[in-house]
Amino acid sequence: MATGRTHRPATRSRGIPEATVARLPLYLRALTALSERSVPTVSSEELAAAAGVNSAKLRKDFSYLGSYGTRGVGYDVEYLVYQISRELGLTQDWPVVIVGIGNLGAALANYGGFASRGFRVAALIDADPGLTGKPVAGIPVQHTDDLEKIIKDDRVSIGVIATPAGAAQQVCDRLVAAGVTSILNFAPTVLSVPDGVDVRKVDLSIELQILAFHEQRKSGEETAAGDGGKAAAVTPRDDADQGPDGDVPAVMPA
Amino acid sequence: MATGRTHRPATRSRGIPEATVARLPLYLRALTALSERSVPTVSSEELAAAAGVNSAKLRKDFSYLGSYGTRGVGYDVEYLVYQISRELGLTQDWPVVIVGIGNLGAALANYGGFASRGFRVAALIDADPGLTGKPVAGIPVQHTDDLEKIIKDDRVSIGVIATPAGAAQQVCDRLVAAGVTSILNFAPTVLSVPDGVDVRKVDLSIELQILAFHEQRKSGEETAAGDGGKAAAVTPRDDADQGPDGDVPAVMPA
DNA sequence: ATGTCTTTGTGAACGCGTGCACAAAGATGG
DNA sequence: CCATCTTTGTGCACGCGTTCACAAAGACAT
Repeated sequence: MATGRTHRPATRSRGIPEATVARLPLYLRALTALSERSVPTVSSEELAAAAGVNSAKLRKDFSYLGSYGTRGVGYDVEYLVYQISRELGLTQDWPVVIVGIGNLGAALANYGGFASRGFRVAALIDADPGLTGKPVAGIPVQHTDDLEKIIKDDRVSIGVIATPAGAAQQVCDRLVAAGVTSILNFAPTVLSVPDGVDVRKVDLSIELQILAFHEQRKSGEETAAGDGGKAAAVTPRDDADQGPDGDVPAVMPA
Repeated sequence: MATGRTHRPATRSRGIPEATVARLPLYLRALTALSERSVPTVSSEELAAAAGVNSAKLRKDFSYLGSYGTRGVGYDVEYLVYQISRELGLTQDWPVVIVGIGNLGAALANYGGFASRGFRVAALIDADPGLTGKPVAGIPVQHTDDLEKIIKDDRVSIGVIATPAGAAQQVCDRLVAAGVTSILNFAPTVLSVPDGVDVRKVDLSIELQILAFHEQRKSGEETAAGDGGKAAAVTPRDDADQGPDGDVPAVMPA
């Protein structure tokens, strides 16, 4: 088995690669859909197609969990649903707090995907006193002053930050100090946290910018007139030493 | 990250690595902040710290764009802001449509991060006739029937899907047929699109599940986790009334 | 039982991304 | 002009993730 002993700090306590973990929820969703249609078994090929991945990758992913398939037949849907759920820790209840109840926070509070997967919105928290007590998604908003008490009383270990960027780090610090060890950050800021605390970031603006990059590539040199002169010289030259135009005066200050 | 079904063999023949592209917006944000504080130059070390990455990685990333730094000094902030913006295609205006104006769609429409980068919300679209004409974020919602016309009239190439999962594929097909070639998908579904169309996926539920996995690791190292009696307390699947996230409206009409 | 057929599980090769470490390039001071 | 100092740009090595290709394992028919 693991002949090479990996005495690496954290991150890989138990063998399952991070990339695999990130795909498990995807498989779980596809399997749940199959389960509802009462499909008893599924092959790696079929499931991979449903999840939008390569079948070899899927099999290798599952191999990290154990040998849950039957050769010549496929995987038992119900059994696999349970195994993945357990591996992801979804067989237990995870109380979650959402901090920052603006448009996004409210959308998150209403998001159905939470409850259906073992996540429970334990509290909604906002700094605006005007919101305090007002119900959002059936849950009364509480004031930031009570943040520490809420975290501790409900033993919340997962926090969602949906505040403006300026408040994010401060909220983060308070969450961590109160005992939260996993944070899902929607604010466009890089959060700094102590070791042992996990942060995942969701940034709408970044996703769009990545799309814009590829979009620009696709549109090639057409460049439907951006801002006239310097507008994206694009330089489709894909040869070795690309100096991407490099000499566009533009904002060259110094 | 799992995008949909869009495999690009490589960005052109001689392109910027995907991992680098994904970090450019991060650098851009840090640089913009420096620019606002009128900082003239910045070293790779400082900028890397601000962006939360390794300085060697940052330098290598920039090296793909060209040699924009000055040895012994660092990078000119303004100049770099422009170069990255241009590389990402942000020097031109990108009209964007948001389909599905529930809580999430409304949050997106109000999101300031769009306008500040070259993205302009060209239209909000929803299938609910009751919403038609109602302004959200100052923009009147239009009905799905007019989707094709809107896309074509405004030459929209980027679409954001914030509908319930059940409607996502259909909306996607219509967007693509009308000319959209980049899609940001918030619905918990794997979209299938023809070649040449980019899909990026943002899935709140998946992010939380990944956090739960690590959380379980952290808290339950000695919790056998074997499928002994303890885990049996939780029935793997019994959400008969509450379907999976796919059936729960990801967004509700505001 | 035996042979055939299907599908899993995985060894191995490959490619990409990351981080180290250092030489080259330019600034700065004498 | 030369020496020294700072910081970039990158060659290189390493590890992770992906993919191929196939042997092993079981189902099923005869």
